[in-house]
Amino acid sequence: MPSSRKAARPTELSSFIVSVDSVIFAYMNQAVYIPLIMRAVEPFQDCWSLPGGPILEKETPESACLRKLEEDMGLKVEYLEQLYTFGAPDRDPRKRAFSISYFALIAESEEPLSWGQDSRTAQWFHIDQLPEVGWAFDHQQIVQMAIKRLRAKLSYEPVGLSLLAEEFSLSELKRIYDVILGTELDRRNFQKKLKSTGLLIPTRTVPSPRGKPSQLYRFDEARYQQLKEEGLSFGF
Amino acid sequence: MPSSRKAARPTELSSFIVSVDSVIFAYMNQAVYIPLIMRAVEPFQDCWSLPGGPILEKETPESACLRKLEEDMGLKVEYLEQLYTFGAPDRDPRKRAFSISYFALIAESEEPLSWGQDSRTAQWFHIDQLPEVGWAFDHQQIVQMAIKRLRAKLSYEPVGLSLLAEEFSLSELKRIYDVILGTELDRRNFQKKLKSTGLLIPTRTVPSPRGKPSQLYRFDEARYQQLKEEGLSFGF
DNA sequence: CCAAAAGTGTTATCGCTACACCCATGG
DNA sequence: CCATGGGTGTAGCGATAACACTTTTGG
Repeated sequence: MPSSRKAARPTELSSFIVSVDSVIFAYMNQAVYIPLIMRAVEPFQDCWSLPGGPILEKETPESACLRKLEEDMGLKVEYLEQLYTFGAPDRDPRKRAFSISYFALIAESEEPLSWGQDSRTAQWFHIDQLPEVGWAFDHQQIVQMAIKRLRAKLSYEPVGLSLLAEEFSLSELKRIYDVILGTELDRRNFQKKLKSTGLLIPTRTVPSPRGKPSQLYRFDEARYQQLKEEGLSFGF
Repeated sequence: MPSSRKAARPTELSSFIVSVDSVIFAYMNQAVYIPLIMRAVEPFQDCWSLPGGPILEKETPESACLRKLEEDMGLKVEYLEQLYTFGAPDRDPRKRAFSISYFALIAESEEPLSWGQDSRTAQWFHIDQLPEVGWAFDHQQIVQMAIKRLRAKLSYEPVGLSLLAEEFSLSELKRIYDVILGTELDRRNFQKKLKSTGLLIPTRTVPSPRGKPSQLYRFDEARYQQLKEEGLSFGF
């Protein structure tokens, strides 16, 4: 057995800061927005940053994420998944720091999204009109990755639904797709395809602004999970 | 401007251990294997664990990963991507520790894969015959996630190629798919589909064990990257 | 009664699947 | 000469894309 090359200092390991940062997508006024916060302190004072913060001693990264969003912004998250972990040695000028970044979707709701903060320090940005300069840390990169993930995910998982209220019309859903993918999908083919999945449950009809009333649907989440287990795929 | 709720202790943040762990896939003897290491010390002494270790002060997670694989196992990695970051509060009984896990593929080669270690402490496992008990930390979960990722990725990205040598025959490539997906793809359709991508460059022919000689190909990596930028998709 | 939005139907085309067949080589 | 592995061609089917048409409401 070879002599151990590094039996020395078995417990003396470097410790680093670990935080979570979230890219939160919300659908408002027929467009998709994400919130950014202007930092009040150095480093990167007056630069745009993602909502987030350090992980506490006894919580998982997910719960840290949910806690932060609840505490700071009063947001109820509809969908959350880990995006990527950033850990370049120089990403934080003070000390080595890792950021576990998250991808979050919140459902459309009646009341406008509040902040609990000064509007000068926090702002919703249209995803096609993000700041080009003045970002804190590597947060611009994180946001770009999240947008890419959103676009990719839309094609094979029903994440668009998480951006809408529980009841939604197929026109609204199509609008989500068009806005995010930059496409102009065919209205009829879209309806047929979605209906053929058998995962939409009709609920009620509501009058539309002008014209024929809309059929609203609810997503059959339970059945979707069940079919997913069986390895079936969908063309969402 | 509201009074700051937590201006106190701005620098006093919890620090944690951050490591990398790699799930390495290799194709040998018509099957896919991953290496596991039996831990020699507590905690989880004599349990199977993934190759990995702490990140050093001045390196990125990627380079930590590559360094570890080079140092400990002398492996040259063909493909590397971040898999997931695990950080449950109790995953390491000693101290809060995060693991940034990586998904790695190494190319088939002539010489058998060496270890530089005792064979009792390290072993290649067939991915369908992994240990069911005796895992260290949450490494079983990490491996399961990696296998799932490998299966998924095979369908939409040419990762299978990274498991083969630079020159390969389409039969070999099909075998990779069959072994990983558990399928028995149609030989002829497979060939047509792959050729239709226009990303395979014929190089030379070699005699096959019995029968007609095989055509070998090289993957046009440059062109693939180029087409990917343009947003084209492939049915790999 | 007309414009606008919602819903349904029909046809052409593309890609995938499931086949049958031919070629080259070693024993 | 025949078994084995490698390479190519073709018909059927299903999903998608590109279309036109009807229905229901508000002004």
